Amino acid sequence: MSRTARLFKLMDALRGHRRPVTAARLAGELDVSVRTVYRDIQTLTDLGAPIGGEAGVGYLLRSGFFLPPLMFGEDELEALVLGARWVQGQGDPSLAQAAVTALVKIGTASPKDLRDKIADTGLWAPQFRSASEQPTGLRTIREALRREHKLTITYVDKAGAATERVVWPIALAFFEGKRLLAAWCELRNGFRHFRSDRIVAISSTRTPYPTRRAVLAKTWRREHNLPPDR
Amino acid sequence: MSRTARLFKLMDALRGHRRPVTAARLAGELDVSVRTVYRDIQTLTDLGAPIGGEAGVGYLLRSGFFLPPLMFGEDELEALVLGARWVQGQGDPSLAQAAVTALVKIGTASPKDLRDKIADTGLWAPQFRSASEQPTGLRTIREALRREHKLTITYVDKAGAATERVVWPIALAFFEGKRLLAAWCELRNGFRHFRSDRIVAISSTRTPYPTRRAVLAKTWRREHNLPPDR
DNA sequence: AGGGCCGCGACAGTTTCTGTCAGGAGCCCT
DNA sequence: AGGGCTCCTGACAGAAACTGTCGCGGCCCT
Repeated sequence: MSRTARLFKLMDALRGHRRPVTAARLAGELDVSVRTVYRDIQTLTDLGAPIGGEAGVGYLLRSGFFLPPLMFGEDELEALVLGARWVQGQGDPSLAQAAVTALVKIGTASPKDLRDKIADTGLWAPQFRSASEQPTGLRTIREALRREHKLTITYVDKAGAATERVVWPIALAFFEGKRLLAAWCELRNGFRHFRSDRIVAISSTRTPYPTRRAVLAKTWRREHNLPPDR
Repeated sequence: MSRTARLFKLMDALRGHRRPVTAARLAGELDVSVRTVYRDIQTLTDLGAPIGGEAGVGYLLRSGFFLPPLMFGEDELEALVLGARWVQGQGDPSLAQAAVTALVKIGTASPKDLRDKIADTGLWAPQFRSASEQPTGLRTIREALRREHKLTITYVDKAGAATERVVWPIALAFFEGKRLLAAWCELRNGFRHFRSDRIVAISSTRTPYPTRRAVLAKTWRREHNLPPDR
């Protein structure tokens, strides 16, 4: 049996059991060594499968690996399609691609095949791609936001003076064509906003900042008299 | 990228196209050689995937899902959330509401850690609600688009002259703050574009127009040298 | 008839996979 | 506290697979 087929079988085996299964048992079912089972489980978790393993107990597949059937109304579908199309024009290639695949998944996860409906929605959000933009940094920012990592940026202010700073990203706002990064600035020791087109260099330090982003965002919002949430 | 991950990606790629896709194109998307695509397709069909291939045409994933799509990735979630938030600021109350409920549905279908991520995405699309806008007509337009119904509008052109027309809506484009309705105009007997802020009155006739919107859109696109389709 | 494309076989270089052995650490029960 | 069970990881060598590059045949559409 090929490795690929075995991985599918392994998922089925995990899905079949309601109580934790030991690797040894799975090894028996799949007719491979225990070590291989560990490696296969590793492969599946890398793929995103929420497999929980507890020492002394066994493995358990939690829900959430596959997309369950989703049922959207027409309005909701239109909202998602329009939103995704707008995202596609926002200049972050990986985010744009993600918008496409997300729509595809939504289309096929429904009981009825909604792909035609999605393609036929008459709603569009055309982009004015300013060619000068170099949106490569966007991905770095998004990832740093997710992971709560610090960023090193070289920033040119209104006057044209360049500074290098380490900042803690809090939020990224998409205005018309422009983007604004809200962050805690280590250089100024305070909250600052950075226009993305003035960030001339960016790299992630890959080190987390000491405060949770949610907490940071809260004080940031209070300082700027922004609505508490959403 | 591992072979297994590529197989999932290949399934997504196949799902993403409604017309047959050539192996060469898939090879480009997956960044592997064409031969490998053939082999991967072979693997998937062996696993039971309903993939149809015709020489001279391309591959097509027949309906009947043999594998549900994988759960949304972080990128996809961010794209959906950001898109939905932008939609919320576009001034169509029912569409905005739909964006919210769609996100909620996605959230309840996701495992808990993803649900947290939805609320905590640091991406925002603030709206500049121009107070003068009266977006009530949006809903009428969207519904007419869906049902392929005719619309009766009173339109004030640049010069200030008002005309009442019956139009066949084709597409609705969301620009920055403004919206543009593309439609077949019975008054002018040709394709016309209407700025939504110049539409002073609107109502649906609730009668369908005689041509399918897809066909209408096709000629409209050709007349305006727009890209043929996604 | 010709171009575009699926399908497959062969081959060599590379990568990955697999079982075995060894050891560390966490969970559960007594 | 201790013992048993189990998850996890590393190393290693042989085996298996995967991959890209050729070439060829046949089908479909224009």
